[in-house]
Amino acid sequence: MKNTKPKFKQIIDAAVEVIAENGYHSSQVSKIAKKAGVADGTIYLYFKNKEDILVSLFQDKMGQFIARIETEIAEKNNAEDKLLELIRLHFSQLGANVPLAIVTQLELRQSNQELRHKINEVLKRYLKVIDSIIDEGIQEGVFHSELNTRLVRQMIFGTLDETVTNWVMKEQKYNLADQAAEVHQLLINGLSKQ
Amino acid sequence: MKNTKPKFKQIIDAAVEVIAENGYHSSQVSKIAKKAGVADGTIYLYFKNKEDILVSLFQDKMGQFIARIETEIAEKNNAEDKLLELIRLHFSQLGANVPLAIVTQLELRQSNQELRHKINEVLKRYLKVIDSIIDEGIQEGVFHSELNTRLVRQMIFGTLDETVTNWVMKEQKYNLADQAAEVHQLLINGLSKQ
Amino acid sequence: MKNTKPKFKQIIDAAVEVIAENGYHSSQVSKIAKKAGVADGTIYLYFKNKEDILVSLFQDKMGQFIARIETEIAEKNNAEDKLLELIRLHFSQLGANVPLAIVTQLELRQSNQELRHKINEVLKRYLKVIDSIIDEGIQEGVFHSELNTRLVRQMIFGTLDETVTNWVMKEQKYNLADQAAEVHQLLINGLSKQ
Amino acid sequence: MKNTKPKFKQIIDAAVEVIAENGYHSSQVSKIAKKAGVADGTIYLYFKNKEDILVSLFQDKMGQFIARIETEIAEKNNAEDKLLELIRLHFSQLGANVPLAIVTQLELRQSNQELRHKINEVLKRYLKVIDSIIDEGIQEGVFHSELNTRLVRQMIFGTLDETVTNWVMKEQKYNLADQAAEVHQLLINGLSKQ
DNA sequence: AATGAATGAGTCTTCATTCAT
DNA sequence: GATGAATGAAGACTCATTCAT
Repeated sequence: MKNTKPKFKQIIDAAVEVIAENGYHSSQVSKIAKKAGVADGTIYLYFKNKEDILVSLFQDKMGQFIARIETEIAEKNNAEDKLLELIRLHFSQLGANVPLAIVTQLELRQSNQELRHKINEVLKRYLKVIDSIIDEGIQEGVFHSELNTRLVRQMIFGTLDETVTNWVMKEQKYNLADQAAEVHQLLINGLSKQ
Repeated sequence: MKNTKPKFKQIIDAAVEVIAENGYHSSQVSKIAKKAGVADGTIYLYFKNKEDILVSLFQDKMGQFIARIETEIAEKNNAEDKLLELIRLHFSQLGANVPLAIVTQLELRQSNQELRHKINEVLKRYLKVIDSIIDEGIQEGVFHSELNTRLVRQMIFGTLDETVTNWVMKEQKYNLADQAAEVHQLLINGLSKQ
Repeated sequence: MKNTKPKFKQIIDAAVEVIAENGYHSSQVSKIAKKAGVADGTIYLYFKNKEDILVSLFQDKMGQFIARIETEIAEKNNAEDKLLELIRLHFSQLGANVPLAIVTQLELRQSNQELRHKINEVLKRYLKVIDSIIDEGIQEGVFHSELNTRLVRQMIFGTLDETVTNWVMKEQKYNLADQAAEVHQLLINGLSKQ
Repeated sequence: MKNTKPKFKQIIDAAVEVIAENGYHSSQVSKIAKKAGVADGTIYLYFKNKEDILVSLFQDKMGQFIARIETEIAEKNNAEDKLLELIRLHFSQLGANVPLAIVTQLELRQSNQELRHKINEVLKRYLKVIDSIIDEGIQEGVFHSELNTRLVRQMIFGTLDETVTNWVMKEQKYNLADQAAEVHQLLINGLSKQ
C-alpha cells in the first residue's frame, strides 16, 4: 500500500502546508518537494503527476474526516443528535486545522473539471452520511415525511460548507466549533417562529 | 464610462461563452479575442489584464442579477414573500442562462485569492439583500428574534449556491426554478415537524 | 505561405548551423532561437514543435537540392550523362555546404521513426529521379535490360550516400566533387575488367 | 573478462529486444534491466553507462557477424567468390535476425557523435575485409587495376547497407538473402551492357 | 482606436546514475 | 555481487502582455 509509506504522507502533508501558504497557483512541485524534504523526482515515485497529489490529498484527508464522523455518529441514538454531532465534527475538525480548511474550502476548488469530479467521488461518501440521517429522521417521525432528500442534503451541506468558507475567508476571527448548536437549530427549525 | 462601449460588452459576452465551453484553464485571452471578433491587443484597451476581464464579467453579470432581484423584491410586502421571490429569481435567472451558471458556479472559483476577494466584494451587495430580508422578518415577528444574521445568511446563500452548483454539475437534468418553493419551505420551517 | 516569411528561413538556417556545430542532442530550441535572433516563443509561431523544425529544414534544403538536380539533368541527352550530372550535383551541392552535409548525413539520422518516415517522403522524389535515369538507360539499350530497378537504385543511392557520409566523417580531408567521375565509372562498369 | 559472465550477455540481448521493440528513444535503462531480469543498478556493475551498453552490443553482435564472414570467406579461392559470399552472409545474417537488423540499421544511428565514432571503430574491421577482397581481385587481374579502393569499398558497403536498410524499412516484405546474387552481379559488372 | 507579431518568464516531468542496505 | 529507492539536472512549450505600425 503506497499510503503506508512514510514519504507518501510526508508529501501530502507538505502539499497542504505549501498550498495553504502560497495558494494553488504558486505551489510548484519543487516547492512541495522541498517542504517534504525530498527530491523533485521522488514526488513522481509516489504520485502520477501534480494533480494526483491533490486528488490523493483530498482522498486521504477527507477520508479520515468522514471516517471520524461516521464512527462518532454511530454512537448517537436519533437523527437530531446525529445531525448535531455531524455539524460539531465538521466544524471542529476543520476549525482545528486551518491549513486543511484553506485547502479544501478555497484552493482545491481552483481545479479543472476532471479533478472536480474525482473530488466529488470522495464527497459522495459524506453526502451519503447526511442522507442516512435525513432518512432516519423521517422514519423516527421527527422530520417532515415529504422532505426531498436531495434538497435537504443540499441545504445541510451548503450551509456547513458556506459557514466554513466564510470563517476561512474572514481569517478565522471567530470560533468555528461554537457555531454548531446554532446552525443545528436553524436547520432543524428554520427561520419561522411557528 | 467604458462599459457603455460596444466592444466592452462583446468581450465580456465572449468570455462567458469561451469559459463555459472550454473551462477556465483553457480560456486564453487569444481565444476570447477571437470569439469577440477583436484583436488580442484590443482586449487591453478595455481591460487592464486578464483578471480584469473576469472581475468585470462578474460585476456586470452579477450586477444585473442582483439589481433585478432588488427591484422585484421591493414589490413584495413581507419577508417570507421576499425570500421566496429572491429564491425564485436566483434559480430562474441562472436556470435560464446555463453558460453564466457554469462560469459563476464552477469556473470562476478556479481563480486566485485576489480575484476571489474582488468577487466577494460584488457578492456583498447580494448578501445585504439577504440580510435585509432577515431583519425585516425579525421585525415582522415571523422569524425568531434571536437569529444570528450571519449564520442565517450563510444558510440561505449556502443552500441556494449548493443547489445551483449541484444542478450545474448534474448537467441540468431537472428544472432549477421548480425547486424554489420547496427550498423556501425548508428554509422557513426547517426539518422538524414542529 | 509561411516559408516566404523571412523568420521561417532565418530559423531554419540557424537550425542547420546549430545542429552542425553542437550535434542534434545539444541543439536546444533556445540555442536555435538565439542564433536566429528571435525569442524562443517565436519559433512556435512558425513551427509546430522542435521536430517540425527538422522536418521543415529537410524539406526546404533537400527540396532545393533535388530541384536543382532535376533541372540540370533535363538538359542532358542520355542516361549516362544524366547519371554523371546527378552524381556531380549531389557531391558538389553537399561538398559546398559542410554544415548541411553534417546535418543530413549524420545528425538528422538521429531521429525517431516518425521523423524518419517524413524524411523518406522527401527522399522519394530523389529516388524517382534515379529510377527515371535507370529506365532511360535501359530503353536506350546502354544498361542491361533485366536490371532490378530497386536494387540499382539502392546501389546508386547507397554509394553516393556512403561516399558523402565518409567524407563528412573524415572531416572533409579531400574534395568531394572530385570523386564524381570515378564513382560514375564504377557504377557504370562495376569492378570487373570485362 | 566481463563478457563471459552470463548477465553481461543477458543485458545485451535484452537491449537488442527492447530497442527493436520500442525504438532508441523509448529504451530506458530501467526497461532494459527489467527485460534482462536484473535490477537497474546491476546494469552499472557490467557497463560504465548507458552508451557503453550500446557500444558493447555493437561490438558483441557485429564482432560475431564479422568473424563469421572472415571465416567463411577464407574458404573461397578468388575475389569474386569471396565477394559473393560476403554479400550472402551480410544479407543472411541480418535477414535471419530482424531485431538486430532494426537496431543496427535504424536505431543505433540515432546516437550521438561519440557513440558513432566508436561504432565506426568496430566497422573498420569489416571494411578491412572488403578492402582485402578488392586488393585480391586486382591482383588476380579480374578487377580493374586502377580502382580507388576507398571508393570501391564505399560502393560495396553503401550498396549492402542501403539494401538492408530498405528491407528493414519496407518491413521485410521480401527475402533479403535472395538479393545476394543480383547485387553481386551489379557490383561486378555495373550498369553498362559492355 | 485597432492590430497581431513578437516576446520571454516560468514549470512539470523524465530518466541516467548513485549508494545505503 | 545485487538491489531499487532516491536523486536532481535539464528543456520543450505556453500564453499574458507589449508595441510598432
